[in-house]
Amino acid sequence: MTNVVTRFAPSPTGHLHIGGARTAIFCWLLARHYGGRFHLRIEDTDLLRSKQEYTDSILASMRWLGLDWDGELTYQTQRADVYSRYVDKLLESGHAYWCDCTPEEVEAMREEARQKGLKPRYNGRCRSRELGPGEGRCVRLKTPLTGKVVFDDMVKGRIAVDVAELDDMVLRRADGMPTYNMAVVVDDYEMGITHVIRGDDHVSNTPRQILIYQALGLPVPTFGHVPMILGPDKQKLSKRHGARAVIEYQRDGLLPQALVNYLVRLGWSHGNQELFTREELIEFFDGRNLNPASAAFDPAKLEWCNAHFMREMPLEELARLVAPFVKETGLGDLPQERLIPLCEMFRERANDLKAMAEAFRPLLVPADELSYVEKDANKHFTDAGKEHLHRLAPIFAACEPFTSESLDAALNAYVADNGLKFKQVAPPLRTALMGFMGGSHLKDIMAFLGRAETLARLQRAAG
RNA sequence: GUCCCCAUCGUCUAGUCGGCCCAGGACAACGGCCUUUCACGCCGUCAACAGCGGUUCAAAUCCGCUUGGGGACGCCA
Repeated sequence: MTNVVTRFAPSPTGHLHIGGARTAIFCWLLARHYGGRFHLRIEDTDLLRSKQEYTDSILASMRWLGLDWDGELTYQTQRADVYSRYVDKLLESGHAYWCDCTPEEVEAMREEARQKGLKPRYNGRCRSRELGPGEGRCVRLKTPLTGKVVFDDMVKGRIAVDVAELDDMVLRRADGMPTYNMAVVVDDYEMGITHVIRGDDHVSNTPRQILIYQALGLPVPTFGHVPMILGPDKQKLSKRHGARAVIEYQRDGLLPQALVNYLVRLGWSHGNQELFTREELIEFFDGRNLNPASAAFDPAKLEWCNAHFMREMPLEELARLVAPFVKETGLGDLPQERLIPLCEMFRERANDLKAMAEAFRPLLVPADELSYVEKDANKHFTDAGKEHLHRLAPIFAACEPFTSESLDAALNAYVADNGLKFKQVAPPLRTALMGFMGGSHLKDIMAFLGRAETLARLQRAAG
């Protein structure tokens, strides 16, 4: 395959959702794999529901996911005259006709068909009336009376539909605007699109669009219909399932490469490989091995995937990414040199940036504001426990320099010299430092805290 | 109602055009090891070819039917 050109064509009536994001990723990957082009087209012909803020949001999400597009953005509303020209061509060639049936009349026809148990459709009343242009008139396609429309879908294989199932669809509305199917065909043709990858819900539109391509005498692109993403309960994804827009995952502290990796594996596979670098994705994604069955979204696996990338990424980068979350958590602005050791201590203990930032809290509040988990405090701040803290304080105070290594040595010496077991000393110390039985290595915690904070915590806990 | 599509462990999936699959990997769950906590890591356990008929020496893989899902039937996209 050479000269692959794909496009992602969202309509700006909402934020970019994970379903759309996955479609975009597939389109982007296919283009990048074959060294082709990937275009972005804003399908904003629904004037009532389209909003600029949604376009902005979608673009922001695309950038965040790292899906760069080629060339300029296309807005359908700016191309009304282009679509009209193509409709006129169809009128001239006899492939389309004017219709003055009102929407109410058409609805009556459909209702009548429904009553008879037939497929609801326009009955072709104006098909041979030879009407000309006029107020309130739309233009319809003169659908062939017999035959089948057949196409080979990249994911579903051969699909065949009898034209008898299709009615004479509207190409240009009474207000002069093109309908979706008309605009899509014209745009895809003019943009040179070779592969149309889109959601499953468009399969039934495909035969209609192919009919338009044929009437126009244009080459038909290759189609690939990816199944929709279901909720964890196998039901249609909805607000009930929590976060669905990629912007929400971004706000929750997910890494874009994790979301991309997870989404791409939902419906596509490369043997048993689960984790991919972006380069591998581009190398392996050739448009094959797409699963025709719909997949359920599994938040747990997404988390696992995210945790993986957090552990793999350079600390400096992780520190930079977590900074805004630390600030948002109310822990203030921290310099990189403070953030890096924190990330090193907690990256393996958090599944996302937000949770990691929250895990920093015990180490960032002053000793007297540290909150204790009651259960742990009661259990470990015993007389014996406090005694250890009392005796440890001067030992740590004497550590010079106050580093992870010297603290570790001092703590080990204390345990050994007194014939103790680590289990006797570590729990009260940990609870004094963290407020609960969790966190990273004691030596690292103390080194990060510094001498004054460490001693203040021991003193407070020892009473 | 009509048309189209789909169907392997709880979930994502491998299974390249029938045999090497009494079905493999990953997430989750559970158990263990490691360990000063929590994690990470490692080891292990549980667990699926929707059902029924064909075709064939041989079927998760091919065909048909049934059942169960989903989608579409707009002068929305």
